Amino acid sequence: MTSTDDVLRALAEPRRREILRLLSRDEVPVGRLADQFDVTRSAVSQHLRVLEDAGLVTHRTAGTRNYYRALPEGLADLRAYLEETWSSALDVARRLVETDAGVLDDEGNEADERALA
Amino acid sequence: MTSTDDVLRALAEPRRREILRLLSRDEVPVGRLADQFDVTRSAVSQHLRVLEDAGLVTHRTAGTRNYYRALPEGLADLRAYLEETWSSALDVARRLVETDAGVLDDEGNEADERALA
DNA sequence: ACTAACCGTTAGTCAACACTTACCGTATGG
DNA sequence: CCATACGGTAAGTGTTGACTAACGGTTAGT
Repeated sequence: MTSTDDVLRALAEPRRREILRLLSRDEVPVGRLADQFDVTRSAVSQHLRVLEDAGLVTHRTAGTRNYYRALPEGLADLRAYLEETWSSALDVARRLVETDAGVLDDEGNEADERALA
Repeated sequence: MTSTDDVLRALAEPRRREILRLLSRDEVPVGRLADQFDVTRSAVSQHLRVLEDAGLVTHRTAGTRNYYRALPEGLADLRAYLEETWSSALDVARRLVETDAGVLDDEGNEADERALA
């Protein structure tokens, strides 16, 4: 659970990011949350479901109200993924800068042809 | 450009993450990239377009081949966004732990009712 | 020139998704 | 109790998005 895939799909939706932003500052019941947007409570509820399934949000029931709040640990895996991708890409960038240092825009370079064999 | 929205939408697709992972290790032409998956070169090309529009990837043309590579700076804004959300959510978590310390699962708490007014 | 390899683009298809409307269960308050 | 507020669920709709197939454009090799 809390798979990187679910987290990214959840965050890809702008409205869900906005919801998460609000829940990152306060603990908020659904109705109050829905008032902030021009969509139905139903839509907000569905967004909350996606966020909760992704492990980004949790809720506590108090009477008829459901108080939602952000779950910071839910972002841990994604942060790790980004760090890994970031550093790998940086390695490639540095390596290419080195090899291209004296090549410029000249083509027909033999290094790449070798890499393709 | 390189808006957080474009980056997240680009990364939300599993295939694109896989492509990005390959491009994070090496500089790869499109055809070689397409061989790694069971989809058409056209699909891969479209994925690359999305990744490039998001600023996650760049390419250089050498003959008939287009060599793509990851662009690490493209992840900077997203990392910043995550750090911000993470820390905000942590603040809320700490605050709630404090106030709930002596409350446990008791309901009808007056603090929340005040916050709703 | 001719051919073949490489790649992007287009139109069309099918599934996923964000949303609304209607409904149902539960809990508080008169 | 009965009415009301709160919130999740189900069904239906319009749009987005990932994919294939077909095409066109450019470069390399003979």
